[in-house]
Amino acid sequence: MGRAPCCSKVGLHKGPWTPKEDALLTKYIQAHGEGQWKSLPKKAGLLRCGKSCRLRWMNYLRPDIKRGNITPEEDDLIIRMHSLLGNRWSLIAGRLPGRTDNEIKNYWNTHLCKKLKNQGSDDTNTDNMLGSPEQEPASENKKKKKNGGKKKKKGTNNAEAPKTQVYLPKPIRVKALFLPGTDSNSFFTFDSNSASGSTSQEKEESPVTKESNVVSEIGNVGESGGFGFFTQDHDLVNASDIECHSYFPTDHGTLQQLYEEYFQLLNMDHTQFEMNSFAESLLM
DNA sequence: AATTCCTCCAACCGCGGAGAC
DNA sequence: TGTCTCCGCGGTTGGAGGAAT
Repeated sequence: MGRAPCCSKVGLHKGPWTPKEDALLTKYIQAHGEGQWKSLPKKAGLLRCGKSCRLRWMNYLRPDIKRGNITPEEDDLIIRMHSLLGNRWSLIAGRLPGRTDNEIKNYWNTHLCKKLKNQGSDDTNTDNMLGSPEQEPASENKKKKKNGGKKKKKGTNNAEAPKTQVYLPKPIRVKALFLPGTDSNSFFTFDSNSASGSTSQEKEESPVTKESNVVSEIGNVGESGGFGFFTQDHDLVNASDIECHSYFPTDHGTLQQLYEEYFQLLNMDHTQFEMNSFAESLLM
C-alpha cells in the first residue's frame, strides 16, 4: 500500500506549466518569498501541488537560473565532481552557480554518460564512487522500457545488485556557505554527520582504510577550481587565500598531510566530519 | 511524404531526513 | 518516544521534436 501521489487531489493540474501559472507563481514568491510550499499554491491561486510549484520555481523560474548550453568548463567540472561524488546532483549543482540539479542530472544522462563511454572511461560505472548506486543512462532505461521493462522501484533490487562495501554515511544537507569578497569558487558546501551513523556492516572495514581510498581518489581529480579546508580551530580557510588556490595538490605527501589533519578532527569527540565532507571541502 | 526510431528534457514519483507535536 | 508533516533529493517517465529509413 503505497503513499498516494501528492498531486492525486482531484482538480490539481499536472503536466507542463502555462505562462499564466508561471506568472502567478513568480509574482507570489517575489512578494512573499520561498518556502511554505504546501500552502503556497492555494495562496498564490494555483491549482498545483506544492511540490510541483517548488520544482518549477527551483528549476526554471528562479531569477538566478542560467539557461543555455553547458560550457566546456562546466562540463569538465561535472565530470570531475561526479567521479568524486557520484550521483549527488544537488551537491554538484551547488558548485555550478545558476545550474540546477535536474539540469545537471539530465545533462549527465544524455551527454556525459555517452561521452565517457565513447572515451572508454569507466566513470559511467558509479559503483566505484562514493556510495552512489549503479545507474544506467536514461536512454538505456528507455530502451528497456520499450522492451517491456518495468519501473524499477527503490530498494527492491537489492538482491540483484550486490551492495558495494564503500563506507558512506548519509550526508545531512547543509546550506552552502558563501565566503564574502571572493569569486564564485570561494563558496563552500559541506555535510556534517556523525561518524557513528554507520551500520555494523559498514563498520567491518576500518574507516581509515576506506577514507584512504577516498584520498587516493581525490588525487585523481587533478586541478580543481580552488578548495577549502578546516583548520584545527574549525575555521574555514578559503583556498583562494592560500598559495595553491587554483590547483589541487597532486603529490601524495600533501594529500596525506591533509588527510591526517582531517583524521585528527575525526577523533575529536565533539566534531566529526564524514569523508564526503572532506572530499567536498577539498573540491570547493 | 510517411513512418519509425532516437534524443532530449520538463515534470512526476516515491523515499528518507528533519523538525514539530 | 513515536507519529506526522513538510521539504528536498535522486530516479524515472512521457511527450515533443529531430533524424533516419
